[in-house]
Amino acid sequence: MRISTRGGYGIRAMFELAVAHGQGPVPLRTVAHKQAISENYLEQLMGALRRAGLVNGIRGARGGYELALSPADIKVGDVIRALEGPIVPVRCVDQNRAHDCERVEICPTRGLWKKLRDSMTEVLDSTTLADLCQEAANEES
Amino acid sequence: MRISTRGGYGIRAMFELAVAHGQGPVPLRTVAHKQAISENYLEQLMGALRRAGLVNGIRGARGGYELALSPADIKVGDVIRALEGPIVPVRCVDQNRAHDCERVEICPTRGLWKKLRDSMTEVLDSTTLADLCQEAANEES
DNA sequence: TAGATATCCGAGTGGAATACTCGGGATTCA
DNA sequence: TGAATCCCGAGTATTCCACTCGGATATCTA
Repeated sequence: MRISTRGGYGIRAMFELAVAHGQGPVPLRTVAHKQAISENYLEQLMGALRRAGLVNGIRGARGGYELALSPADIKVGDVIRALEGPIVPVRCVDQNRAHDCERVEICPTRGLWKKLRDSMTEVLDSTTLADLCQEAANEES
Repeated sequence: MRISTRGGYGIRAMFELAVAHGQGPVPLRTVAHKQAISENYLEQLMGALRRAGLVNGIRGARGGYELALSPADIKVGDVIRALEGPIVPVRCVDQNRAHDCERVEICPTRGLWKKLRDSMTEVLDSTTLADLCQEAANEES
C-alpha cells in the first residue's frame, strides 16, 4: 500500500525545478545532490517526466532540465502518473482496462475501491508544485 | 500505487464470512471456490487474519473459519493492515518509525503524504464488512 | 574547431516482494 | 478409526524495484 521511490523521488526532483523556475535549466547533477538521489537513477525518471511533457531537457553545456509548465499548472498527481502509471488501488477500477475482470458487476468490493481511488486522486490532483513551494516557504519562517 | 492481491483477496474472503455470519464456520475451501482464490494461498492469508484476531479457526470435520467479531465491528482498514501492514504511502509518515529520515523537518513533501495517508485511512476505516454486505444486497435488487 | 558539459538511450543486475505450491502434522467430528 | 479440516514451515517462479553502466548525441564556450 505504498507509492514507490519513483514517485517520491520524482516529486522531490520536480520541487527543486519548481523552486528554480524561471532561472534557466538546472542540471540533473544539481537536483540529484540537493535531494540525495542517485544520479543515474534520477536520469531514468527525468526521461519519463520529459516524455510525459512535464519537463524540458536542454542538452549541452549550460543545459539541464526545466519545468515545461508553470509550477501552478503541474499537479502532484501528474508526476505520480508519469512515473508509476494510473492512480488506482486495484486494476479493476482502472477505466482504461475495465473489462479485465468478469465479475465486475457483482463484485462486492468494487465500490470500495472506487471510493478509495477517488479520495486518493482528489488529494493528489488538488495539490500543485506551487503549493509545495508555498508550504516549504511557510515552514521556513 | 496499489494494494496487492493479499488485501483484495482478504477483503473478499472476509466478505464471504460476513455473509455467513451466525451460521457456523465456513471451510476455507468454500470461501476459496466462491471467490475464485487459490486454496493454498488463501490459507496463508487466513493465518494472518487469525493472528490479528479478526477470525477464529475451528479445526476438525465441520470446522472452518468464522468472524471473531460482528461484521459491523470489522473495518476494511483492519483487514488491510493485518495483511499488508500499516496504511502509509511512504515510510516517513508511519508513526511507528517516524525517525527513519533525518530530513523530516525540512522535507517539502511530508505534508502531502500525511494528507494522502489520512484520506486513505478515512475511507478504509469508515467502511465495515457490514457496509459491504449492505451494498451487495442493494445491488442485487 | 576542440573539448567540456550535459542530456539521451538501452541493456544489465542484485535484491526484495508477490503469489503462489507442497508436504506433513494436529485436531475434531461422526 | 477415518474423513474433514485447520495449522505450519519450507520452497519456488515471476515480477518489480532501485540502481549501474557504457556510450551516443547535442550544445555551449574558449
